[in-house]
Amino acid sequence: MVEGSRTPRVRGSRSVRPIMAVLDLLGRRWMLRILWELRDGPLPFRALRDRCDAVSPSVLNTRLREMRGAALLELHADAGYALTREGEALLSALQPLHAWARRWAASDAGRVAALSAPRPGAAAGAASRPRGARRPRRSP
Amino acid sequence: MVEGSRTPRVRGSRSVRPIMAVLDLLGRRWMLRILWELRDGPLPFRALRDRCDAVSPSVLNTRLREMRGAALLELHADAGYALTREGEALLSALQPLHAWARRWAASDAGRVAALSAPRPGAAAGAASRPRGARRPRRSP
DNA sequence: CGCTATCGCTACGGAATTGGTAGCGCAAGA
DNA sequence: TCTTGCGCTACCAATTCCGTAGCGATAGCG
Repeated sequence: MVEGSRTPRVRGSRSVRPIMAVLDLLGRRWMLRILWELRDGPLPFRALRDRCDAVSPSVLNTRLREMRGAALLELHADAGYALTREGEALLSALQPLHAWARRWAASDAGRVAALSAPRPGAAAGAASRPRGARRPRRSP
Repeated sequence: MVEGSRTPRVRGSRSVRPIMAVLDLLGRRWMLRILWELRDGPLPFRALRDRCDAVSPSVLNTRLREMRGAALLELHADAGYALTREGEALLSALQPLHAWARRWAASDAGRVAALSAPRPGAAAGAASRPRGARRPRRSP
């Protein structure tokens, strides 16, 4: 390990590369979505919330705070949350992704494929596939 | 609500737009990172795991399965996991992001900003900021 | 053959994050 | 004053993630 039993996700540690930070930042739930929903202009808190399948205000606020901290967006008293220059740049950088998405969806692969979502027991093995290990439960 | 008390994340529902699906898919933890780590060529399970700050094999396998379902990568018996044509295309679409990340990191904003990570009580308000509501504890 | 080394992958159990719901304090309008 | 809407928060249940240990199979070695 690098500095303990638990790696600090991204921040500098072994990878000073900024791309890692961005990958981690955008990898948080709703982050990309929020950015995307703000593409047509500023949106007040609740409107933004509605567009994001009614995310919890808790999470939304957390993401919003993180994004403000990253200077991706700001809160304008009269218009709501709006992307900053940086934020818009990032959104632009995401355009190719949009293009790719269309072609991907058009192919067989993109149908509904793996999008099924990680609903029930997505994390651990959890799959109903009694094949590999068995774990006879031993005492530590 | 649209079709119940809980919206089904992405899939079709109100937004048939493929971009939504992609945004949701890539928004899952480690998804972007895995894609990125595979940029230099195929990587076997454990090597890939090491590059991703030693993610849990559980999660890694889940993500890998999702990506295979989405035809983004395949498992070659001799080389390990490798991006498919689609996967490489997606990676290419992510290039602008890389470019943006560099400039972003160079600015003050990208310093360490909001990257602080969502470690302790990141979700809910949780912040030690007793200002807004108070919640006097009522009976439901 | 027996031993060691890897590989892909899985089963827990506990920790961390996310989702839901109710509501506060504030400001503008009726 | 009453009402409405806004940003934002607390609390708690539900998911998801992490950490660790190990299975079944395969390959090299003596």
